[in-house]
Amino acid sequence: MAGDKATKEKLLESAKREFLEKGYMKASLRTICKNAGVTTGALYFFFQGKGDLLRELVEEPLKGLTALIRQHFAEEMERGIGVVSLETDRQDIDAAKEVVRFLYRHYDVCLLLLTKSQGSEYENVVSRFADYGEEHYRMLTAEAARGCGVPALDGYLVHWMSYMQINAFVHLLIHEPDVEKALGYIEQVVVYLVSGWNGLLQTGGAVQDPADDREKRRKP
Amino acid sequence: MAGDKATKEKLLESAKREFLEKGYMKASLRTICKNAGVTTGALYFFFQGKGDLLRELVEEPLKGLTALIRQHFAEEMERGIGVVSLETDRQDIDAAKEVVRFLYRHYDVCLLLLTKSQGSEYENVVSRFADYGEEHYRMLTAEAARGCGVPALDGYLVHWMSYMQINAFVHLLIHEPDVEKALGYIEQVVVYLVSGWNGLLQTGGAVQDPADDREKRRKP
Amino acid sequence: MAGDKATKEKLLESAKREFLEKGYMKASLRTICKNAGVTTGALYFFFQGKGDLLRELVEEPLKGLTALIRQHFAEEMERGIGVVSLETDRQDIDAAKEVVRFLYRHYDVCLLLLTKSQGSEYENVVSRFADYGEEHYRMLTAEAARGCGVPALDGYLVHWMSYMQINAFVHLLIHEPDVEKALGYIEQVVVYLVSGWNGLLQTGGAVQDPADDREKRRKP
Amino acid sequence: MAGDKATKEKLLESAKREFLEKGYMKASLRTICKNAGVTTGALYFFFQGKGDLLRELVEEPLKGLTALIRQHFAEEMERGIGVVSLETDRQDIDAAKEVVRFLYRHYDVCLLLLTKSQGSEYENVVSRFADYGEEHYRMLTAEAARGCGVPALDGYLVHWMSYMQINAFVHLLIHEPDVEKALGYIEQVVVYLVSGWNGLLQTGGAVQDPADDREKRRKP
DNA sequence: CATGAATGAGGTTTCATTCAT
DNA sequence: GATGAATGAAACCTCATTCAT
Repeated sequence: MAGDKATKEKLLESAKREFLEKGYMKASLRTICKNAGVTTGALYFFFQGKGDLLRELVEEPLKGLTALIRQHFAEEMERGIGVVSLETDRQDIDAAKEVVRFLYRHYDVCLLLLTKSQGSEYENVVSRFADYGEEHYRMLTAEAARGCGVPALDGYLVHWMSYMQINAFVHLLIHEPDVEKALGYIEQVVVYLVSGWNGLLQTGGAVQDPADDREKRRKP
Repeated sequence: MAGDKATKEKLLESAKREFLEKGYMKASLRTICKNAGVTTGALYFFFQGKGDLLRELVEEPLKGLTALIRQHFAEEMERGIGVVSLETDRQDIDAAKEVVRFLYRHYDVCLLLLTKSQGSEYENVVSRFADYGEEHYRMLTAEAARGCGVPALDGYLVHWMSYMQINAFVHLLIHEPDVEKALGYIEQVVVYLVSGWNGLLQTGGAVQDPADDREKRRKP
Repeated sequence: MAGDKATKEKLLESAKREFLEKGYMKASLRTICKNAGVTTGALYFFFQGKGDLLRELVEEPLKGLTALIRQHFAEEMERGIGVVSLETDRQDIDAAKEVVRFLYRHYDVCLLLLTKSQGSEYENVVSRFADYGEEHYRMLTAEAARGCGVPALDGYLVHWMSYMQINAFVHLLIHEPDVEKALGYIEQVVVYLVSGWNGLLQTGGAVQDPADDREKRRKP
Repeated sequence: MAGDKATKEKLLESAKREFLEKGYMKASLRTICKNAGVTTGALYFFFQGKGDLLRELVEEPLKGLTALIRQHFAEEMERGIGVVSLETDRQDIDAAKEVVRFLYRHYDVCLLLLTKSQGSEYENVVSRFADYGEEHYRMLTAEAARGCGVPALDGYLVHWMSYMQINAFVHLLIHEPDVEKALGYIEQVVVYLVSGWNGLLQTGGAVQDPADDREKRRKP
């Protein structure tokens, strides 16, 4: 009657707005229904409850994103480590851009998932992503350590770097609404992250001793 | 009688526990009062409400932390940029360590402030810190750009880097309860961040063109 | 297609299960429909509502049971009172057994009707049955009083005894799922009830005075 | 403010009325509060919820009643079985009367507990009482069987008799609001129950064979 | 200082029922 | 015959807050 073919869609839309605006916890089902022009009962016809509402909004993009992320980590493993050319830099950047494009294709939902899901079953999504990275990077550093004689990085640092990477995407999503700009920034972010990683590996994670590095550098 | 002069202190203690356990939003004043062995009325004698309770818990350390952070940013400004020696690296690390020590000296409260304050007036504290950094670094890069001919970094990147730095502390606080270990890690974190920064500045934030950088590098 | 002519039957079956499991009040039409593999609308095509659903399930057996009970009470009236032989005992027992057989022939529905109908129009069925008994027994005791000089029993006691009789069947149905065993028990139950009745009549409902009853008896 | 010293009492009173009128399940907390002239929050200040409200109403009388019942069963055990005189009859009757007095001293609450508690944690109270009886009577019949050569009664019958006894009280409470009358009736009820019990024991629970019992008896 | 009572608005959820298709 | 969407009222409950004492 009211709005033709929509209701469920209207509810999802309204929920998305409310979740984004107030965050999962403070979001009110009453308000969601009111803004959708529908009664509470209707919501419960289509969804099991608040959690389910978020789930339907987020589950599919989440699956896509997870797959994308794991796949790229896996590819990195295959490319292996060791001597790295500009070629590989490009590959890293392209991988990152693919993730960015995915995030912006599902802009609202990803923002919601990554920044407004506190209190829901998804509140640890970012950490979970970081954990995926940790798995891979742990293997990578171990191998690097064996192959090149550099000491393996501490587990904490590996976890932190993974977390930084994921957070880079989250930060982008929050602060830069424009995809094209985001794609531009991500290139430099990757440069930063790669430089940081290399910096760490060169020193074996230890602060450099004067003899190693006498040349001048700029600093932050 | 049993606690004598305690009441307010007991409330603060109980509130800290509850906030840390459930987060600001899900924390219940009832529970806080019950665990403090006191009634709701008492709470409202000492505090204006939920927000005020958090405020009294957090305000002082927050001021200290803010001062510390701004001061260090300011010092960096004074040291200026340009040619950087190992000496300056050490200064950066020491500054970071001072922050770490402060954070762990007020472990609970800082954890609360930085990770459990969603829904309160402090929910954007981390962003605010990042903004302080942004201010400073923006000036820094501008100067660097003028002095050295490198193009100035985009504002977004500057903000992101500030954010990464703050987040490094937050991550540490969450995942490493032991100060000594934390102090060890922060050194390497600084190395990483400095390397990243340098990497970015060298390329002017643009992805390197093949001729510039032919030598082999390790990569993540 | 899968069930063809079934739908209504499936609904009745599903409703029976749900009512038995949760009781009339707590039973959910949603659940009933879901378990019947049918939508709410379908239910309302065949039935007027929750009450009607129970009615269709229960009405016919209820009529049968009512008829059976009234008939037996009537027969007792015809047999009259007064001197009673073993023969009459047998008749009582056979009557009771017939009721038991009926109850177990419609086991589920009778259980439902007699023990799970709270909140429906049938919640007083047991009382109503007891009332039938009361009618008859009132006449019976009145006659006995006139004929034998014993004082008539108080109306309350008559009602209570009727109620006990009905309840004996209900108790059986609840606690003994096997007809054969039930038929065995009912014999003894009748013995008990007849003994009780005789005991009451002998004393005129008054507690016996010592002279009347000096012999030793076992007691509960 | 509204009504001086009462609120909790008013809530309990209002709840009692509502529970008695509609039964536990259909009773509405809203209505209870409205009739008490109080808001929902007030109810939850004094009680944990619907269940707790009933509990506070019922728990104490329940304890008293349980104690009374168990004590009387225990006394019966001590008096033992075997030859029983009128004396013991009187004891039985007095015990029953004590129970009746207790029930009527807490008339409303007992009625509520015994007949309107479906859906609450007390819905099986009557069965639980019957179980107490069963325990005792099982021992009693076993002893009687050993001592007097009569076959022990089937467990089912014992349970049923216990249940009948309890139900006798419940029936009284429902149908006879006047204590004095109730006390009068209970005497006859005991006579009935004792007669029934004796009748059963004499025949060993089997239907009598003609030779055993030729004398005339009245019958129901 | 502190209590304990009370408010009132809001939360999520469930239900029997209706009706256009 | 049957579907699936939608209603609307009511359910229980929790919360931060207030205030007379």
